[in-house]
Amino acid sequence: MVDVAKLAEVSLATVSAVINDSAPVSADRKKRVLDAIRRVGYQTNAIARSLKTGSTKTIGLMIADITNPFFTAVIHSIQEVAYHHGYGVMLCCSDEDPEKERLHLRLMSDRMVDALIIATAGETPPLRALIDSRRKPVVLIDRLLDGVATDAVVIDNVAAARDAVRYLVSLGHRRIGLITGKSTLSTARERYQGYCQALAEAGIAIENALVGAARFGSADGYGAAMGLLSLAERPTAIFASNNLSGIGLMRGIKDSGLRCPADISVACFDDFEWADVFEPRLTTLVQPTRAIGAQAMAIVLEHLQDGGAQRSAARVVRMRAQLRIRDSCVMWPPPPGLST
Amino acid sequence: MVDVAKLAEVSLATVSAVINDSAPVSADRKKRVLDAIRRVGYQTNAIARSLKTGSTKTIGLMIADITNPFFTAVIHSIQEVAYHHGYGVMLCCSDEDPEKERLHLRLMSDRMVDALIIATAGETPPLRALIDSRRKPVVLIDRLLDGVATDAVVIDNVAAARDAVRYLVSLGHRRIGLITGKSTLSTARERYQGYCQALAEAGIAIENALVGAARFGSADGYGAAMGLLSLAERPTAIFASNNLSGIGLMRGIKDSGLRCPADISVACFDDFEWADVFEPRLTTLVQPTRAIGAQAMAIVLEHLQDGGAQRSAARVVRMRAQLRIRDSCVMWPPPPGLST
DNA sequence: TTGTATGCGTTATCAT
DNA sequence: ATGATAACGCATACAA
Repeated sequence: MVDVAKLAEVSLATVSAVINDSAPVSADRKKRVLDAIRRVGYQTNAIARSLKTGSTKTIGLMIADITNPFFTAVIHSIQEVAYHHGYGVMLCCSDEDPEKERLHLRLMSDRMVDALIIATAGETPPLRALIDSRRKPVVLIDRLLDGVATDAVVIDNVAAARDAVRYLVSLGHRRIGLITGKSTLSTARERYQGYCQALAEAGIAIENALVGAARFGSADGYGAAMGLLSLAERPTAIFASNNLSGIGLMRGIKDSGLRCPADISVACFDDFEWADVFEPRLTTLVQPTRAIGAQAMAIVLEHLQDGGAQRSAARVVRMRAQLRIRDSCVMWPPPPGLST
Repeated sequence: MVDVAKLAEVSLATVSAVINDSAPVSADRKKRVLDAIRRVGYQTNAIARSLKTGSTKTIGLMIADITNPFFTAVIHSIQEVAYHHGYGVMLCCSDEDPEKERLHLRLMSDRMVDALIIATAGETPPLRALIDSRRKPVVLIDRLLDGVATDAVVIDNVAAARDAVRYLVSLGHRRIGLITGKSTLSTARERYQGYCQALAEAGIAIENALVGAARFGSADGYGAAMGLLSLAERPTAIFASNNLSGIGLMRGIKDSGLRCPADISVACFDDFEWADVFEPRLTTLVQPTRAIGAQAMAIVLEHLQDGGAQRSAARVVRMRAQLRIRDSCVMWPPPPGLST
C-alpha cells in the first residue's frame, strides 16, 4: 500500500480512502490511485485490516460429519449466503468427537472468526464457556444444547420421528425397530421421543430390545442393524434416525439375506440425492437443509450488523421435516395375493 | 497479553517467550505467567501474530462441488492432516463455475492463506497469475491445468476410463455410451480419451451420438442420459465419467422405464458409500481419495517448511483408480437361459 | 479535500 | 534471563 501511495504520489490515507471509499477523494487523484493499484498488483492485506478493525469477515463453521449429505447440503447453503455478504467460511469437522470439537473450536477462536455456527458433537466446558462469554455470536444448528442461551435453528425432531413411525404403524407394523444415536445429542433424544410417542398412541409397548444404539455413523448403524435383525422375533420395520445409520441398516439387511421391503420395511431420517434412483426407493424424512443454512446465516448477520449491542433473548427457530413416502415401506402383514 | 504481563508482573517479552517457548525463562517466572494466562483467560490473537510473522497457519481449499462425495472425502482427508499440523482450512466451493472460483480465490488470497489446494473449475487469468507469481504454494488436485508449473496430484484418468470401457467391451458390449464433462476440465478430456482408446483397441468406431455432454452435475447427467436412451439405436451400456452424472444416468434409466442391468449396463466414475447397498450394486471406479488429500497436504507442508526457498520443478503425482466390479454390468447379448 | 500520526496485539531485535 | 522498543500493514482521528 505504501508502494501504491508512492507511485500515485498521494498519502496512505488517500489510498485507504479510495479502497474503502470511506472519504471523498477528488476524481483525478482517485484515478491515479486506482491506476497505481493495478500497476503494483496491490491486494488488500485482510489480516492487517482485521487487526485494526477487529473483524475478520470470516465465520467459523463446525459440523459433525462432512461425509453426511445432510451436513454437506447445509454447508453449501451457508457458504453461499456467507460469500454473498463478503464473508469467508472456515470449516472444521469434529467427526462426532467432542474432544476434536474442543480443539477445533480453539483453533477457530484463536483465528478471531467473527461468529460461529456449530452442529455440536456434544457439550464441552469450553463450548459452554464460549457461548456464555457472549464475546461473539454463536448459533447452534441441528443439535441443541440444554440450558444454553444462544440462538439455534433446528427441526422439530419429535414430530418428524413421530410422523415416520406413525406411518409405519398405519401400514400395520407393530414390531418396529429404531436405530438411534448417542443420547448426548438432542436430535437422538428427540427422535427417540417421537418414536415412543407414536408407539404409545398406537398402544404398542416400547421394547428395549428393539432400539439399537449407534452413533450416527454407517458402521455402528450396521452393527445396530445386525443386532436387531438377528433377534429371535425380528422387527417387521425399522426406523433409522439418521441417514448414515440408514446406510448401515440397508447393508445389514443385505448381508442378512433379507430383502427390503418384502421382508422388512425401512424408513430413514434425511433425504439424499441417491434415495430415489436405486431399489428400493427409500422413504425418508427430508429436512429443509437450504433453509436451515440460510436461517443460521441470517441470524449471524443480524448479530454482526447490530454490532453485538442489544442481545435479545436467545431464540430457537424450529423447522419441519417432511415425510417423503417412496417404496421402502409396505403393509404388514403382506396382503395375500400380492406378489413381491 | 498486556493484562497477563501485568498480573504476572513480568514484561510482554517474557510472556511471549513462554507462550512460544522461543527463549529460556526461569521456572518461577514461567509458572507465574502460566497462572496469569489461566486466570485472565488469555487466548492468543492469531491475527496479530499473523501480521507479525507473515503466516496465518491456514491453508485455502477450493473445490468444485461439495455435493460430490469424491470431494467430500478429499476434504476430509485434507482437513485431518492439516489440523494435525496446526493448520486450519478455509473452504470455498466454486460450484463448477470459473467466475465464482475467481471470486473465492480473491477472498482467500486477501486473507493471506499460507497455501492453496485447488480443484479448479476451469482456468482463469487470475488463477494462472497466482500460480505464476509463485508467491505462495499452490497444488492442484483432481484437475490439471495445461502448461502451468505447479505441483499437482491427480489420477491416471485415461487408464481408469480405459479399464472401465475395456471391461464393458469384454462383456460383449459394442454400443457403449459415454457421459462426459466440460472439455475445459482435464479429467473430462482424459476420460474421454480413455474411452476412445478402449474402443479403438476393440476395433469399434467412435460415434459422436453416443457421447453425451454434461457438466459433472446430476441434472445435466440426467439430460445427457435421456438423450442417449432415446436414440433410435440405443447403447447397451453407458459409462458415466463422474459420480454425479452417474446419479443422473440412473434416474434417466428409471424414468425411461428401463432396468439396469437387464436392459442396460452402467459403469460409473467414483465410488461412494451407497454404491453397494441398493440395487443394482454399482460397478465403479474407486479413487484413492484419502491418499489424494494426504499427498496434496504433504506437498504443501513440504513447501511451507522449506520456506519457499528452492522450488524444484513442478511435479505431478499420478495415482491409480481401481475398477470395482459389482452388479450393474452384465454380458451382452444376454446369454440364453439366464433369467433376469 | 488531503496528509500526519497513532494504535491494533504480536514477535523480534536489541540492550541490559 | 529479562525488559524496552520497533516493526507488521492497515484504518482513522485529527490537523491542515
